[in-house]
Amino acid sequence: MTRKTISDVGGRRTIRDVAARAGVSASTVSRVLAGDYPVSTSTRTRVMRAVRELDYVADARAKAIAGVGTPTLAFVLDDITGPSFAHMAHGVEREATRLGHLCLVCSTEGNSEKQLEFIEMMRAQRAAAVILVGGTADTAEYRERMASIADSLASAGSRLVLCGRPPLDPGAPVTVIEYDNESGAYALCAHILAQGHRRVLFLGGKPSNTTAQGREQGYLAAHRARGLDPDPALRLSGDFTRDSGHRLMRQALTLGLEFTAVMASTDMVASGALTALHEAGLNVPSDVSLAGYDDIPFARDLHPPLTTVHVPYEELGRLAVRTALTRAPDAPDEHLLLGTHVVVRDSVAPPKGTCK
Amino acid sequence: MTRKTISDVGGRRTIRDVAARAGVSASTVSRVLAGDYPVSTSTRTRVMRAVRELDYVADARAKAIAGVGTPTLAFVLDDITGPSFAHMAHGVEREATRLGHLCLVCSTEGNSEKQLEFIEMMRAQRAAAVILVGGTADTAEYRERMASIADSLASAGSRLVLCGRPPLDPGAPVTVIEYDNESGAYALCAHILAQGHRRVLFLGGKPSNTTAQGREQGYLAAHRARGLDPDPALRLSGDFTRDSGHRLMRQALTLGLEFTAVMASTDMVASGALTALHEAGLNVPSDVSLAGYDDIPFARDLHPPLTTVHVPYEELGRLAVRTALTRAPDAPDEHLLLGTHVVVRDSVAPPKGTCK
DNA sequence: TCCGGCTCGGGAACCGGTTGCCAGAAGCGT
DNA sequence: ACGCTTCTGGCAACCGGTTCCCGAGCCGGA
Repeated sequence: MTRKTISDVGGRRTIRDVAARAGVSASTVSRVLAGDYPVSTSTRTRVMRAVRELDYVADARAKAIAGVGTPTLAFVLDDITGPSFAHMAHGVEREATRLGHLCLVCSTEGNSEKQLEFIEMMRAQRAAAVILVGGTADTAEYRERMASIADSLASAGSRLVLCGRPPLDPGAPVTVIEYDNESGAYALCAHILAQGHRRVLFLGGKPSNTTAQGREQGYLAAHRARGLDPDPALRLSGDFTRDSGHRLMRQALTLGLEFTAVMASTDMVASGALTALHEAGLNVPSDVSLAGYDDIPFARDLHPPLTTVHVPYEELGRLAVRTALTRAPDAPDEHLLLGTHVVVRDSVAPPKGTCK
Repeated sequence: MTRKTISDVGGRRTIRDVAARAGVSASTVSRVLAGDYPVSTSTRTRVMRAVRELDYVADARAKAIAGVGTPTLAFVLDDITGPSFAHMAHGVEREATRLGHLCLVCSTEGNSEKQLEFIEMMRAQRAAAVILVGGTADTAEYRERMASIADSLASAGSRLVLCGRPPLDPGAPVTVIEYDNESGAYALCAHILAQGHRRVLFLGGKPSNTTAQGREQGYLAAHRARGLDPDPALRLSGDFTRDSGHRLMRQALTLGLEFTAVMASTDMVASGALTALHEAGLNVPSDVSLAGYDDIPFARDLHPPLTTVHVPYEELGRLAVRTALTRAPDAPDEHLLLGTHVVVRDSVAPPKGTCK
């Protein structure tokens, strides 16, 4: 008897079905469900019973178009698989649901055409905010298209949020929440140099990627601040994956590059590099020092525990959402730059001699 | 002149605004945009120009309720931050967009009440499928509620998918895609025992979690298959995080537990355990062998590279989506059990002596 | 007894789209 | 010049809700 009868099953229920069953009008059902508006107890009871019997749930899309209902927020990133992205995603999702929003997620797989498509879809979904996550190629065309997208979104009452990505030209209605890649890399590299290293291999990301660029700039600036002129041959580029770090490191070793320390643009990259180093019989940090960037949870389980830069990714995501959703309509555009800090573990030590 | 004029900006545009500007009716605009239906070139041009000038995008929700437009798929998990979840999420997202679906994601933070709420919301969203990811506490009440949810979803034309979680009682309209935790753990533990280990410490997850249970069963079964009766004191439980592994391992060491190998229920757990082992001055694998489960990318960068069980997480997610979305309305319920395999690296070796 | 106010519920317009049906205009053949 | 088909586009109904507005019934007070 607990099982529904056949006649109850199948087909979506509309509010009119419920109304018919309860012997009232659709408006009454709507009002009972909404809870505002006075409705007599007997009517309410009948309606609720019909709702239960028909297992009715109001169509969220219909409510949305009528102006009620849960707002949505969209989240566009390259690849949820990267630990730092995952943490941002987590922050975004938490804060979004805390503020009563639903969360749409789209992976672009690094394809910027796809990114634009997604943004357009999100605009069609009337998302309260569209959050773009992670570094990007910062071309003139990119800025222009983004600015135009920001305008479109703004005029539809939505908001473009750039998270971990540099601001557009001033005037574009955009919320920007970044962390300071250059400062972090600067501090980390300064730490390495302070240990006495003079030839530091830099394992970069895609040269066009703003995050990779920022970190490389920090690396360069730290050198210059000490009056050093880093050897361009020591700057390799790949991407932010573990495999890239592994490959680049092997390549550097095969090439016979001379260096006493390695600064990876990402903990993932550092992780791959570490293995390549081990495979070559090199010890870290006694033979070569190694540093990463991001401070993912795993960093402290590497051997040796990785010296890296802590980035508050989850906080970043949270903040992006909060800032975008709680802002006054005509408030000035925000641009928050979150600080990072070096976390010193055991993978960087003074140089023993020259590598290889 | 490239900038929009003030009068163009502000407020959402409706199809009627476009129609008015193009001097046609709304239906014509709709038809031009849809692309089917014959429309004269001049009309089409005027409409398209109005669309461009007003920067119009049709409201996806309105389309949805009219029966056209992008379907949605929902994805409910505990925490996107775990690497295995992230990979499933990736697979789900990829396949969903490949099949032209949008992807809603919700984190439950392990709260099963929240999970039910989310499912209800997704039903309201008329999601084409609701995918529940990851292990769960498998109580009678859980089964009952899930079965009822599955019925609700099914009768609304949607579908409940259980991904990496055991099936419900037969008859419930559910798609289940799991991997075989018990077999994987069995094979891994058999490998460890074959090396000669007799006292294997098991670092488990939440005792109520089905994934944790499956892996523990495999551990036990492998012992029994060799006629061994594993010491219950060697089975510790925590959760699937790195910190849990670290804590449990320290605890085992402080307690003076005797074991020559450690089998962690997760690579994350193994990772934390490894560090605890290192901190205690123990070498892996010469002093203690260690194995994980999941084969996350990092596993091979640990020192030593971790012997573990490979689980095709991304494939799992992909398959879940494909199976749910492409199934015939009255096809039998699917239950796919994906295989896993042990990947042997360097963290398991024959025992040297007794630990501690 | 009559009137005013309050409680309750229904009809209809609206949200922003799609689409079946139909009518006017053009193009064509005879 | 007339009738027929074909092309084109508008009207209106519909998707599934919400909510404004109004009227019916009931109550109490003068």
